Amino acid sequence: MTDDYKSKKVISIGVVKELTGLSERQIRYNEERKLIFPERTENGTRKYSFSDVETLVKIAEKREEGVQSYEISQGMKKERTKREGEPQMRRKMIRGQLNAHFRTKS
Amino acid sequence: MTDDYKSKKVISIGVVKELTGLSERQIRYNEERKLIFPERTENGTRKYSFSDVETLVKIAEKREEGVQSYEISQGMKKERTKREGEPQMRRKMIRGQLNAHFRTKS
DNA sequence: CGTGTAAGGAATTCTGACACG
DNA sequence: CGTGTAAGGAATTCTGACACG
Repeated sequence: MTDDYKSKKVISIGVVKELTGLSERQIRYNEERKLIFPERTENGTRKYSFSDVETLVKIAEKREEGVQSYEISQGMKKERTKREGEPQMRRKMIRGQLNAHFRTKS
Repeated sequence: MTDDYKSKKVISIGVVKELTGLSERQIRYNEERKLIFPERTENGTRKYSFSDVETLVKIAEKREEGVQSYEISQGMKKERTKREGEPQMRRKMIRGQLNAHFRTKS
């Protein structure tokens, strides 16, 4: 009725695994890094929402680009600022920023 | 992306139980009577959609009124014909129709 | 008809840890 | 850092059946 299907936490990790193609280890790791927040059933089983599934896929794409957890969480904070853009260009810019970051940092 | 969150089958029977308040036996029984059609994971575990959950609740309400499985399935077929109406009156009419049905039938 | 239950098995999920790098 | 894995336990889910009515 008044439910938001997209944000309701009802999916088990096994289904999330099928939906995202990620391993359970990878899925749980994102929780460890505070990038995603599944709920728990009374006995401790994790429950995810469709929204969580989408977020997991986006995070996985970022990681493939070499972006680390901290940067990903920072990026998710600004998420609400920018909405559109050129995906291809954006990715290269992120990598560029990271390289610059490492050069000045180390 | 192109997913329909409401009709995607991803919910385990345990969560459906919590969402509907029905017992596993009751939930499975509706499948036995062909009133609901969950999918299965590779190993046989049932997976339901939010839409299925809503249907289950509606079926449960009908049964509380004394409507039997066959009548419920018939009612679901006509579902697409009528959309609105007075719930309270409609229920009484259904019961009335059933009584009439039984009188002429037996 | 609709639902409870005991029965036994198969598969899931969880945590903490060691490993590699 | 991110991920694989073996380890052992706890809880889930499944089917077929007997029961009551």
